Amino acid sequence: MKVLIVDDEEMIRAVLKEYIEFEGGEADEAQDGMEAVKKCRDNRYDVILMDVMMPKLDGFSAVKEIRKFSDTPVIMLSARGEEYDKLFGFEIGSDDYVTKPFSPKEVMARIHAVTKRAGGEKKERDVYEFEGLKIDKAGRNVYVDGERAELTPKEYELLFYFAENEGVALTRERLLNQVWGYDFYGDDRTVDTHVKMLRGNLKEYRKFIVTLRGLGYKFET
Amino acid sequence: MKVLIVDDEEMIRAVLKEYIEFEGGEADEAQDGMEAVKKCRDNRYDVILMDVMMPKLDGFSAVKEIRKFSDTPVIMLSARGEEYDKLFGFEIGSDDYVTKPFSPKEVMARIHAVTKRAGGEKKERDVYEFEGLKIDKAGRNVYVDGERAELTPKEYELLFYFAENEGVALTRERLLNQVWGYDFYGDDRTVDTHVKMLRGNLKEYRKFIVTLRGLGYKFET
DNA sequence: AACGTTTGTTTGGTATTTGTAAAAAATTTT
DNA sequence: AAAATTTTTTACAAATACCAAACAAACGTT
Repeated sequence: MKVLIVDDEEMIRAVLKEYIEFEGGEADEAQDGMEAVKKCRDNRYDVILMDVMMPKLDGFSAVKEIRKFSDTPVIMLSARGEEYDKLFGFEIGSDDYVTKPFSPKEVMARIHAVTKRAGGEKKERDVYEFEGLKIDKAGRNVYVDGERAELTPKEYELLFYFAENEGVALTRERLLNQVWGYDFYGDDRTVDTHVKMLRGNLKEYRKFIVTLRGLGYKFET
Repeated sequence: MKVLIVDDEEMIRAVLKEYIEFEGGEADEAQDGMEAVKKCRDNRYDVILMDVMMPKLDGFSAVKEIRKFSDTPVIMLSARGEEYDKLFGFEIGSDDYVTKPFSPKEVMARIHAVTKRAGGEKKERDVYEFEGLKIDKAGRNVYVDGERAELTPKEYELLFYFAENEGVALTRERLLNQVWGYDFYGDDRTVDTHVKMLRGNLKEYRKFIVTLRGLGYKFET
């Protein structure tokens, strides 16, 4: 389960992250609405925890923005008082809300409720399977026709990101940002080198990684 | 099992409560000594977790008061330093103590120790067996081909956490958070050292602890 | 077909990561 | 208080991964 925590207070983020990871989930953080929207464009989350009061872009506006392209469940974190009223009066497109101060346990309960409600039929999607290519994210395993593929860290992460964004055209820039990290200031072509190695390791399933000339790559089955 | 948590910091109460309830226990909270004494008059607890420094009525005084009418086991939560000495020198009527900052795991271990000593509660023991490696979590025993392995506390906890998360890729960060506790601010590589020692003690079963380059470790059979 | 542009591939130096041992620090036991 | 144990940090070697540069091949446009 992947959760995006959006709050400007580091302490709150840290505590929530701790709880989520304790239950085996994965937590990503954003300091403000702007960052949240950006992260939502580039990643798939199961649920978003969104603070209301934040610099740059407040929680309400961020949700509105995210709703333009995603229906990921959102739980608002709001202080009691002024924002509290808005939560009732506004059509903000959030799925639930928790008022501060909250207990982490309460938040976890809401997360479970929302993800169950939204996911409905789906079970934990931890393993991707594309024909004879099996990608086990939690266990960090990749199998090609039942045989374990030995990938380097970058190759793993690259493949995971591809799998998570099946069918989406990805520019080299975006891949560098998401897989290498925002602080990578190297050559674009580094992606090509890793794609080459990855293709080699995927054997026949190299076909899934399609080159988009002038753009980048796409993982397609 | 019913536990009363007495501490003025909500964060601490929340974390402990979460852990207790995770293990199927029941947790009640009090913000200060006064409230704790009152709750003890009205309820029966299996164990009390009592902070030392609190407004209204400090931990020592509260225990003294409670001892007038109850012999419920008490575990003191104290900051390192001044109170630490008192814990040794004073006859305070507490059964155990933990110094802050503590790992929730540590506190849970104390709770189990104290309740076992006091009441002889039902014991649920979970035993993992991987080939010739037997891990008795409740009994804190590890057997390598029938022979008991002498592990240090950290090695035990690390192995338990590995066993509980069989097949899951664990980052050093996550291991530090979950095994060492949320307040460990040391070096990542500390994990490596303990893994090395643990591997040595597991003899042939060192093979279960797989290194995931660029990530961390994984326990896999 | 020729040209410029983009991508595939190979390579080697550089940087990063891990295993290990030993020292240092902290903690517990005696 | 000393000794023993445990934990953490440090240092270094070895293994491994990364990245950029260079060249080849493919592509698309004219």
